[in-house]
Amino acid sequence: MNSTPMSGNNKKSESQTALAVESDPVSDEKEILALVNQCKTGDADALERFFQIYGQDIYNFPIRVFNMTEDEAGDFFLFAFERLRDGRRMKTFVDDSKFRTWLYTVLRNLVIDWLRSRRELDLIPVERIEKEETRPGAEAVLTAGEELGGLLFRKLDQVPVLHKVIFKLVYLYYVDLTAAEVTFLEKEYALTPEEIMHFVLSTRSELADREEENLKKEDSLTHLYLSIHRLKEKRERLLSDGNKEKKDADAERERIELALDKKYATRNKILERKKKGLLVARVPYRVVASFLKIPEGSVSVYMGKVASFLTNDMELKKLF
DNA sequence: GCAACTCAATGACCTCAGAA
DNA sequence: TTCTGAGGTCATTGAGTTGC
Repeated sequence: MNSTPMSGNNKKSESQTALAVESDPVSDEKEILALVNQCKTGDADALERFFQIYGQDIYNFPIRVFNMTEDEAGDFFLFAFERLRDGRRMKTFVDDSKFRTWLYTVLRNLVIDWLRSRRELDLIPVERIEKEETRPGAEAVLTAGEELGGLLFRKLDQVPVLHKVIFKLVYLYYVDLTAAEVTFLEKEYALTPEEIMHFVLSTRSELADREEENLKKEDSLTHLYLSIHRLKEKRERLLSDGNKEKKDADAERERIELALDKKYATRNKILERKKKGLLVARVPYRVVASFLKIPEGSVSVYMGKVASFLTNDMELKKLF
């Protein structure tokens, strides 16, 4: 598999910046930085202090943002503790954003890792595995991802070479063709190595924009989770605030409920697209068909055959 | 309007029994 | 043993349909 040209996960996104919320329990930002730097070295006292300060946040995060139960949050806390306790992960924190911004990004990834480890979430598509490498907190995903990726490629070797090549052409943005597959294209489709190389490079370049859009969508998902979280907090504060005029409070609550509905609707729309695999930069069948000078229907049928082979495979089924 | 899927028609290939 | 043809299976195609 090739490294994806996009490195959106390395960039500090707007949504990550937006993750920062109100005030830190440790008011002095310099004090936090000093503590984090100590944690990076594995200092036991510093790590203990870190968990004293942020333990409650780590526990509350999945409850507030992912609507988990207290029991689940307790299990998640242990999972997160295991992964944060040696301080190594903090080395990924760069001092150009608020620490809490970074922490919430890591926690979000850890929640996903944890859910995945419980098989409550779909495993990441194989094409995402490479990208996860650059995201803070992806180590746990990689273990499962590498296993799935390796197995998937071994299974692909069991399908006819034509089907495998078509499959790879459709997912060209994320995978490379082997020398044998290029030779196959040269022989069977009368293509020159130059033509194949040009197709691969130009197609990837065109797909880069789409992939960036996809990454933005994923970023906005994180943003939405946090916006929902803030609105819920605001609503709670409103409920506990008895000083306000009842009329004002009702209007404010109504406004928050409306905003929440809108956020949920947008979030669900993105999740739905993600579930359908629409947030993946695929090469249109039409483009693959035109490149090989075969009908579009054939590409669809080949892809269907590979998909049915893979979904019926017992070993792959076990991983899902 | 585009992308992907479905389905019926057709073609290509494989197997096997029977004849020479 | 080799050739031939019938029958079955799988692959391919293009038109039409569906969903976004």
